[in-house]
Amino acid sequence: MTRLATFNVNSIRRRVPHLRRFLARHNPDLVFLQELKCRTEEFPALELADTGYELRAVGQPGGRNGVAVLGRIPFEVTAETLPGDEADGQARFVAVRAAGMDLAGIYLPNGNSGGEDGFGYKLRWMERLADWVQARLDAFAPVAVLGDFNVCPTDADLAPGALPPTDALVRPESRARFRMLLHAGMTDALQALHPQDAPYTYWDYGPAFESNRGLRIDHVLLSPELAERLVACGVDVAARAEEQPSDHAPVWCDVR
DNA sequence: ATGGCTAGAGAGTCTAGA
Repeated sequence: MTRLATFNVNSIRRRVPHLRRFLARHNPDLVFLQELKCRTEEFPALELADTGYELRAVGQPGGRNGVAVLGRIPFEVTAETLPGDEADGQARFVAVRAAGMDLAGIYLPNGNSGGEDGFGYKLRWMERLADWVQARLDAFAPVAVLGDFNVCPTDADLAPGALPPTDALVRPESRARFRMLLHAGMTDALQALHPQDAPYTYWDYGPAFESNRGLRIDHVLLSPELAERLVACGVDVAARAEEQPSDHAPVWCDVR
């Protein structure tokens, strides 16, 4: 059994205790982090050294974006950029090979800033992600994509009225590109195991959590072989109820 | 439909998040 997880920490330097508690509660074999909001060399590796996890951080100057992977099983980093993103300097992608799987941790562009250019960047990023996935599906590789997709796949994936229909997280163009991944053969693990009761993974700061006005935007997508091996998937909603939490909750899944 | 939070940068309020 392998447990995979994803957690948008909204600043790793503010969330070390939360991450440590998540690791202790759920003991994932591999966890991808998003929104480090620090440079690579600022990642608080020493504060996590005693957890026994190996880590690779991909940070970015300016306190934006940033992704990382932590593993208590061996992993090999195969990419730190999504093909096509090499020049833009945004730390949004890390890929590893572990336990015979090709795994990507992603922080997909939000798409609400920068006008139509910003939204176009999001859509093109999603198309490049689909290319990355398709290449591995064509090779029949077991592949999983975990992370903050910044997309509510359907209207069931957000509290009614939580976002206007013009928001980049719910716009039809964003949803169409998410469906491209599903049509290629990927399975939304949480939706597959919890078709009627998939929890949200994000709640805005303020009163949103107590009233459960949330969004489901953090996802685990599995290739067909991995989907057949999927046995459990969940959201660690308790993490969102802690003191000074991230606005996201971790998502985890188990594959045989 | 946000910014009523939160975080970062950096020194006054911006930008960005979703």
